[in-house]
Amino acid sequence: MNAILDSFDNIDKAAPEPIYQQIKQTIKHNIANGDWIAGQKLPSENDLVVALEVSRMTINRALRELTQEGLINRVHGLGSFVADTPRHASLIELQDIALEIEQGGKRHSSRVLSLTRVDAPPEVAAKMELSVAERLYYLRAVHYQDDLPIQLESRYVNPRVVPDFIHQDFALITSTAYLLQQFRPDEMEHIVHAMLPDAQTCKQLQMEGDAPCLQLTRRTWKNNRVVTHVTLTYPGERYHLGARYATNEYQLR
Amino acid sequence: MNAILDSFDNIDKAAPEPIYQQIKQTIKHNIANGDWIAGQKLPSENDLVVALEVSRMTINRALRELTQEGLINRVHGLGSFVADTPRHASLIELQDIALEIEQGGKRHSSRVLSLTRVDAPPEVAAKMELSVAERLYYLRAVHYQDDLPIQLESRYVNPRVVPDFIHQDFALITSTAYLLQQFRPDEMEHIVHAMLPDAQTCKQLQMEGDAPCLQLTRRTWKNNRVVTHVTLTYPGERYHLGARYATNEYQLR
DNA sequence: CAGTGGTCTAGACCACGTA
DNA sequence: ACGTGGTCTAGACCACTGT
Repeated sequence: MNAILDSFDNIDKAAPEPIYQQIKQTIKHNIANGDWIAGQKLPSENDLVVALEVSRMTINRALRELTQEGLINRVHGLGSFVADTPRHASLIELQDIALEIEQGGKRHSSRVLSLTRVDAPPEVAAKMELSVAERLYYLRAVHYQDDLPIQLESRYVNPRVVPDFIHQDFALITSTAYLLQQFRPDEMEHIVHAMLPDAQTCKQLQMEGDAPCLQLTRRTWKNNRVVTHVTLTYPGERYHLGARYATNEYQLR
Repeated sequence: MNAILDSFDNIDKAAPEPIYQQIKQTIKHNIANGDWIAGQKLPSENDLVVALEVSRMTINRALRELTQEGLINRVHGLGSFVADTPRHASLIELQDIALEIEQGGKRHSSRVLSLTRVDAPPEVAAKMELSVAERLYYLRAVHYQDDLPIQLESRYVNPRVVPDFIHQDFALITSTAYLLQQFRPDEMEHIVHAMLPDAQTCKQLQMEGDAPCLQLTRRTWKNNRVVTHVTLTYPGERYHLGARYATNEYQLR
C-alpha cells in the first residue's frame, strides 16, 4: 500500500516546476516503468492530498490532465485507473529523417541552407507562445535520400530552452537527433496539410511546380514551453505519411 | 468594451452544464461567428471575474482548456488572444465529422451522392483483403460546414460485416457514427497524401482546380476482417489534419 | 510601475457508484 | 451510508510583460 505512494517522495514544492507537473511526471514514470499495471487503481484524490500534503485542486489538475492525455481513466464515484494500450504509430512518432532513410537501406545526407538568429515573425511567435519581439534560432536545411531531395526542413528553435542550438554543425548531426539527445519532449503536435510549392521550394526539392506537397508542421513542448516549431515539406509524389495501430477507447468518437 | 462582455449574459450558474463549459462554449461561438477576430485581445481573467461574478479559477480553467484546444493563445504578462489557427481533424482518432464540426460551434450537414452495391474494383478488393469478384456497398457523400463543403467521403463497406449498411439513411446519421455504433473496430490504418483534385472532385468541393487536396485513406478492421475502406478528401486550403498529445516512450526515435 | 496570467490553498457542496 | 470524483469559491503569492 505504501509502496504505491513512495514514488511521490521526490515531489519538491520549492522546485521551479509546478507541483501538478511533478505529480504528472511521477505517475507517467510509474506507468512507463511498468510499476503500475493497466487497470490498476490509483490512490484516490484524498489519499494523495494526505500523502503529498498539497491541495486537492492540485491533485485534481494533475489527474484531469492525465485523463485528457489518455494515460488514466476516471469513473465518477469509483476511482482512477491506469489505462491500457499506449498509442504508437509512425505518423505520431517523432522520427529522425536520417534513421528513417537508413532503415530503408538508402543513404542520408543533408545540406544546411542557413542557420541564423532571426526576429520571430508574428505568426511564429504566436505558435511558439512567445511575445512578438523575441529572437529565435532559425535553421533551413534539405535532406537527401541517395542524392534525391526528400524533405525541406524549416525550423524555429526557442533559444531560452536550447541555447546551444546555434553552435551545432548540422552537417554532422540532424537537428532532430540533436534536440532529442538534449530533451525528451513531453508533448507534441503534428499538423498535416497540402500545398503547392513556391518557386524556391520547387527548386530545392527538384520538383515540377504543379505537383502538390505534403507539409508536416510539428511543435514540441518541454515543461509547458515550446521547444521548436518545424515545418517539413515533402514532395507529394515521392512521399506519404501513414500509420496502422490497434485502437483504444481514446481513439474512438 | 461592454459589447464584448454582453455575450456572456447567457451564463446560467444553476444550469446542469458546468460554468467553465458554458464560458468555453460562449467564447467558441464568439470566435465561430466572427464576432471575435483572430489576434483580438480577450478580456482579462480579472475582467471576466468581475463581469460574470465567478471565481478566477473557473475562468482560468475555461481559458486554459481553450488554449490546449488551440482556439486562443495566452502570453504571460500580456493577455489572451484569439488564435488564427483553423480547426483541424484528428490524425489518430476516428472522429465523426458531424461531432467535430459541431464542437467547433458550426453547423454540419451532408448530402448523399450515391449509395449502391458495386463490384469491387481490383485495387479496392486488394485493400479490403477480399477476392476480386466480391460485391461491396459504396457510399459517396459530401459534408458541409455551414454550407461550405469540407469533406468528400468515398466509402466501401464490407457487406459480410455490416449487412444493413445499405438500408440506412445517411442524411440522418453519418456513416462514421453508424459504423461506430455497430462496432468498436480493433485496428485501423491512416494514410495521408497530397493530390490535385479531378474535375468532379473540384465541383463537389467547390474548389479551384489548381488548389491541392489532402486525402486521408482509412481502413478499419474487426476480427481481422476489413470493415470499411474510406477515402476522405479535404480542400487543402480549408482544412488540416492534426493531433496533439503527450509523448510516451514509444513515440521517440 | 500596474496589469496579466500561472499556480496554489483550504475549504465547500454535489452527483455518482457500490454496498 | 460511504468513498469517489466534478466543480466551485475567495482569497493568495509569484513571474512575467510593456510603459
